[in-house]
Amino acid sequence: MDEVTGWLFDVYSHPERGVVLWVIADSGERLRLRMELPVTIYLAGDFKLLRAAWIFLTGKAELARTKRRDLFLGERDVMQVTLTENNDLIHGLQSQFPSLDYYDADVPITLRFIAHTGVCLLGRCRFMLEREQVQFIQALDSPWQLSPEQIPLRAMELSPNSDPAFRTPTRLKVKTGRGEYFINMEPERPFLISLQADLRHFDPDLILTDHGDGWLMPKLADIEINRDPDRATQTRKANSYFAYGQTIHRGAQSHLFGRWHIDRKNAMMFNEYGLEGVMEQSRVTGIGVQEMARKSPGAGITAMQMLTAMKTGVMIPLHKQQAEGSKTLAGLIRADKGGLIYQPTLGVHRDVAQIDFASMYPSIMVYHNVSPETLGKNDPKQGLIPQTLSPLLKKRLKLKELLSDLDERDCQVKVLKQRAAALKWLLVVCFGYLGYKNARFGKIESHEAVTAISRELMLQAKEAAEELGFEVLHMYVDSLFVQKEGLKEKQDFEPLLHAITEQTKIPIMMEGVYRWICFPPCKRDARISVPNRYFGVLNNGEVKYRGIEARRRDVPFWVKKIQLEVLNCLAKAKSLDEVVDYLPEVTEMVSQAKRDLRNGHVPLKELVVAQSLSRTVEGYTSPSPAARAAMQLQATGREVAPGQFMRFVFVRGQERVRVWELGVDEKIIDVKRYCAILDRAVSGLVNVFEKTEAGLGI
DNA sequence: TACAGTCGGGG
DNA sequence: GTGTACGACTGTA
Repeated sequence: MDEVTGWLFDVYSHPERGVVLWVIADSGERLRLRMELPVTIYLAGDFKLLRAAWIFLTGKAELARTKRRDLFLGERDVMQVTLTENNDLIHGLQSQFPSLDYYDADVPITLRFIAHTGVCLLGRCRFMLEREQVQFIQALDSPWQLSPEQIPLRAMELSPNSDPAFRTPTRLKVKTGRGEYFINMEPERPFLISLQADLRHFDPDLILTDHGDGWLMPKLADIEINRDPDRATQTRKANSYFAYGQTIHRGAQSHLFGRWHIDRKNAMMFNEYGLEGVMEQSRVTGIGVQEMARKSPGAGITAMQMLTAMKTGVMIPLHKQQAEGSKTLAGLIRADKGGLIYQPTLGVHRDVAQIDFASMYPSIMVYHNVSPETLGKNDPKQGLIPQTLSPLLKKRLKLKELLSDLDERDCQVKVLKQRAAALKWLLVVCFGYLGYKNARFGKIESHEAVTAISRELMLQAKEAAEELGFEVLHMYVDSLFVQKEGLKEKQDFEPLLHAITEQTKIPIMMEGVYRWICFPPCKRDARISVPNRYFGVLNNGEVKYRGIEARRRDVPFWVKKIQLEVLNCLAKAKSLDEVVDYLPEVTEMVSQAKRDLRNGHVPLKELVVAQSLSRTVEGYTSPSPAARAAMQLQATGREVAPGQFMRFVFVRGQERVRVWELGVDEKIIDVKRYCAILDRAVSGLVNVFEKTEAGLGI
């Protein structure tokens, strides 16, 4: 028997039996291995039906009777079915016996593999081999290790010289650790031959592309792009779905075998936390890197819950797929019970401290043992959700500690930040999943329990602050803004932090002390303020803002840029009283910006507005700017789908908007409209101060 | 004026 | 192969 150590790089199911593993061995070799893996599912329900299913399955799978735990129903008598081949027996079974309860039937193969072997993806392992057949596998890494030995990847980047949706690219940029160069894409045959040669020669583990999913990979169908010679590229169709409060469009996908392909332009969270973040999520969730790059963190946390279930002997119910639409009355009544919101005190204030609960919802779930099955019980046993979250929470905290000890310029900082952000998203989404009707281990009541506890904690924090003589100016879900005459340095607030931690037992953080902060009035009614909208300057000179135009993605860059310049100008004031002295400068900045716009000195790119399509073009009853842009695109024969972003500029005349990629003539820009948007954005910042000057008063 | 459509959060 | 709900705001007619 041979022994090999190395990094586990890829796992997928073999067409006939077991799984295929790819390993980057310590020798540098890329090994393709095979391993047997039992696939077991459980059936429960009506006894007669179970008997019929037994007869149906006899000879096709190994069968046994046993007892297993359902998270909600407890112990159940079940039929254990162990498949002997990777075929779609389960689907046949399901269509034959739809009313039986199926468990563990739709668990991704990588998760089964991990639960069975105890290894982690991208981790170091020791393999005992009989030829290429794995006899035994030993984990040398844990997903909870803080600084695992990095998997030594060979990466190749492929990017076209234009966006293929609008202009046919003529050249492809190839970038590797050894340098970069271009390949001409026409004529096609020499292009393919050349790229094939480069692939063979460099043999990348990772192919990182722009527009690879929908455009490049389909062109490469005739060359060997996969490392596994027995497998062809797997394609998945484009789709639109509703999530995160909006319609999201995901383009077609191309997955490789024995090699990863990630399309940066079609990877949902890639801009958020990059390859390092995706790999971190892959390690802790057990979802392969190619999948993880294209899926939402929700899929990741679901996978983690499944792993916890498999490890603790809880059966995983089939994915509930409930119909969209009609909400129950109970649901509507429940709807308005979210986090605690306390209307901000209108206007400008000096020396305000912002205090945040760190990872509030996940912390509540862990510290208060909130889980769908522990609800209403005083069970000392840790629930499935807290069990899943606890190591995640700890790891993120440790990463952040590590970060705070490092110098900002340290090359590790970027990587650690990406990894911490990736973990944070898993934590954030876990809360949403508790209340999600299609979640496997969700229950709306546990979701409510979390928000109820959070409101209670916030009230406790408020009381603690008031007892110490602080005034609470604003509370929003997990942060509070407090003020006390004479206190202006971070350390002045230490006793308060102490008191709050003492009360709530949940970790809190001092965000900073504002030299001044403004809670601006609502536009409909100047007498009231708006929750979670503010701008101000911290003691260290840093500006901070929420809810204003600069935070919105549907505001042109030019407007956001000037709004921030204005805010930074106001931030030059040493104290609140001096802010008014800077108003003339602001007025001049704005007129200069408008002159630049009229004289054509503003790059057109900075005027582009991006808006997402919430529905199909036919679905619109009133033409929003994005809908007009979509119609323009359709008129040129291009397809548009819900969730896609429309990029356009405002123009004069009937058209109103012009799609950016179709080319924009500077002469037709709607200068008036842009000036109006700018005025709105700036007046939102300065109005409060102007009124003060006129004696209207704060 | 009413209605339809879009966005936010975190770091 | 997918967190939700809701309120502020803008654009349109």
